[in-house]
Amino acid sequence: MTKKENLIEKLGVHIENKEQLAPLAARILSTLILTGKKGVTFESLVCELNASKSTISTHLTTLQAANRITYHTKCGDRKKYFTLVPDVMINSMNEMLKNWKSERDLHLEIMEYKKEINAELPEDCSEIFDLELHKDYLEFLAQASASMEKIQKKLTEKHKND
Amino acid sequence: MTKKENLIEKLGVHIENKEQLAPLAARILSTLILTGKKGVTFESLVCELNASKSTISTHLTTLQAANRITYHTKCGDRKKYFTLVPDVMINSMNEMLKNWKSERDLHLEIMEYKKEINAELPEDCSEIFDLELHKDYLEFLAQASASMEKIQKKLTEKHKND
DNA sequence: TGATTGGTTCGGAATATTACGAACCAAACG
DNA sequence: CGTTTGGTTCGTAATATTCCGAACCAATCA
Repeated sequence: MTKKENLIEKLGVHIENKEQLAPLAARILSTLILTGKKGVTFESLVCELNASKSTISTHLTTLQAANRITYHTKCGDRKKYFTLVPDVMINSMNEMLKNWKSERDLHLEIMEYKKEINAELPEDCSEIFDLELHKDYLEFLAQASASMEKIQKKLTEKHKND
Repeated sequence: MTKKENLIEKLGVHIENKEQLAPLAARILSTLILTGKKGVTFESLVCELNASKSTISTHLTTLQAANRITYHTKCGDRKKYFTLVPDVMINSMNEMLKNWKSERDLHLEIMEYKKEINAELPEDCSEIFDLELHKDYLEFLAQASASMEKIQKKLTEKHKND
């Protein structure tokens, strides 16, 4: 196994878990990440990943539909050269932010519920809910979101200049 | 559907996705979260979640094995009262930190690889890898980890005082 | 025009996941 | 002792995921 193949596998496993993708879909992304702007053709994916044409084809279309990859062509060449969409990083950050937002809403809702229950209970009841954890976690979410937004802003600025 | 049942489902779906657990395992955790210190019995889980005894049993044992839940008993009562392990939040934060650390290592490895490739290429080659994204993401990971560690420390302090 | 290239579509096969029911067991009860 | 309570184990059904091969198609080449 070459160094590249090795990294493709390693990164592939990571993507597979983090993004909940099928193994081969993750390997495709992994390959594109490690190949860069020149792009990868359908054929070489079939070869390098030891997969069938049909599998590669379907995964490529779903990845395109999910707005994760695109392709460019070269004149006098019928092949498609697949690459990551230029703003993958920004997109994935948006995903994370969205998740954190909904996680925050959930925590707030749970806190509301727990407060209602607590109100029914005597002050010193052992069953009373502790809300501190939620508060701390909300604080963390706020901080993490802030630092992510900061970096995201930096990236979008840079992007405009291209 | 009561307010609680509603929240159990909502939180259940969230946990299911975030923690990659079976639907029923997630519902169990969700129920424990929304019930608190008094704990939930085997029986009530079977009833409330409309599941079979066997399913509840196996999920309870795997959740215990994964160190996510425990139980206490009452004297003169054969039932087990299941609750979350007291430091769920800290544990889950540890998980996140661990993931971020390995993500960082992966990015570093990828950057190394890309640098090597870049070194072989002419200065102005269009195929040259852009490493800025990785750097920015690494910075984000560092910041997020820092703010998580801060909160974690706060929590462990508080925990000691109990 | 026939063959090759680059790719898509569809109907499974292989496998993994999830939950279930029936049979079972051990402790406590009467 | 027999029965109830509280729970575990095991085989398996139902379903979902993932990939494959064969057949197909449209564009280009010879």
